[in-house]
Amino acid sequence: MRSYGQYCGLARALDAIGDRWTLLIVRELLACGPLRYTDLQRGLPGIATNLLAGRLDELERSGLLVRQTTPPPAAATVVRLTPRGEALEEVIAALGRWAGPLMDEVGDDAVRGHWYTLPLRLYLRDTAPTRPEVSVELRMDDEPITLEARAGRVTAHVGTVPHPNAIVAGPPDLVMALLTRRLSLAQVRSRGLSATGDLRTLQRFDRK
Amino acid sequence: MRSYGQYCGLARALDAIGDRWTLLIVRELLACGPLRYTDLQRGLPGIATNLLAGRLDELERSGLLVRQTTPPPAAATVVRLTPRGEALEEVIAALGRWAGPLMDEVGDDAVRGHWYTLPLRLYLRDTAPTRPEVSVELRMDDEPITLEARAGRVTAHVGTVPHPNAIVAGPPDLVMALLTRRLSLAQVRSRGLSATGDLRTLQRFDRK
DNA sequence: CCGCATCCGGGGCGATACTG
DNA sequence: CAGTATCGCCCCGGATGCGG
Repeated sequence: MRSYGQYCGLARALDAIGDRWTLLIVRELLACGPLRYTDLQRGLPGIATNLLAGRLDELERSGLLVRQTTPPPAAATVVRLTPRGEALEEVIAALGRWAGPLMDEVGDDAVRGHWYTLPLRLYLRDTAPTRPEVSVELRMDDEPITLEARAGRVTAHVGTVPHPNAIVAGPPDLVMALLTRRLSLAQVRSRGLSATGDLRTLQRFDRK
Repeated sequence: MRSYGQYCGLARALDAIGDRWTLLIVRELLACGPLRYTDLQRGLPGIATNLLAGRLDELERSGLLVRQTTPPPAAATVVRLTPRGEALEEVIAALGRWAGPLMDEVGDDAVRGHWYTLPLRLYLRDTAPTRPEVSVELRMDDEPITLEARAGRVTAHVGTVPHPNAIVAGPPDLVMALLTRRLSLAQVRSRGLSATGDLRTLQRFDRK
């Protein structure tokens, strides 16, 4: 992108990451960790392949990510954020918080389960840091998410664990409304959400 | 801008404010308050006039700003942020913080004094909330800035006050380095910065 | 002067095809 | 799998015009 040519922090930040798709690429890497080119593409529906390649080049030159080849068995090239790239998490968190009021209706937008791992990590806190760790399995689409609270830290990642304390299944907006306590368990259940297991586990999570 | 078509907070935020120049327009309004079209243009060197008009239309439709006509004497149309638009301050603060390492050299970028009022307000704190209010005049270019600490709150605005406790004059990067304590008073003085008045006043300000 | 609208050239973007 | 190549289009940048 063309530089704004302004000695101003905001303008310089936008010079670096203001290009279309750039922050969404960083989102993918923050949510999933190091990724291969094709997996990046799957998490960015709508991106043109030449644009993805171009953006990765720019991000590498700016020092926000590096390309690595994974060790011999199943050699593959993956893309990984540098600490400087990871520092964009706070920017993305601020944008996501601001977008809250825009998330009411899903419409016909694309949905990916792993897009929820980032907001879950960023906006939830562990309400009982001294109690044993718990895990909740979230089924919002084909890609299950595991949400964990352990010693005061909340993590979220794609995939399952053997014996989650609870399992919540339903449309994404209802699952998120339950976890952020915008809606009660009774309310989301009446709207079609299914919840099984030890439901007191859900009390371990609340908005930050 | 074309929508990303993704049900994701970041993507929806970028749908709304990801266009080129949009956040810089918000910066101007956050830094200066309500502005006329022409004054906006002066704070955005490099913007094409048709683009500014177009962005203002979009921002108005999105509910981030409103156009108002000021009362009879000296009638003029001004543009003012709505609360929803002002809420972008946190986004801009995060981007500005991330941009810190990019601000080392000014190069031949354009500079405007009022661009500093926002970072001064956002990143400085009052170290002695119980003491009487103080003010410092900053002269970094033709547009003087007044920095004030009053009852724990730090404010910054364009213009002067009658009797500032101290006056600091010099290149912007040195003034900012002094206030954020990246450099000592002796260091910035040896590099050409001038400071007069009660210099203990500067101790009232520190990074947040 | 203020607040735009119009016109035009260039480049970033989007979609598809293709390749080592 | 990991990109490159190509092409049309629209957004952006710069200049000018113009009514209030």
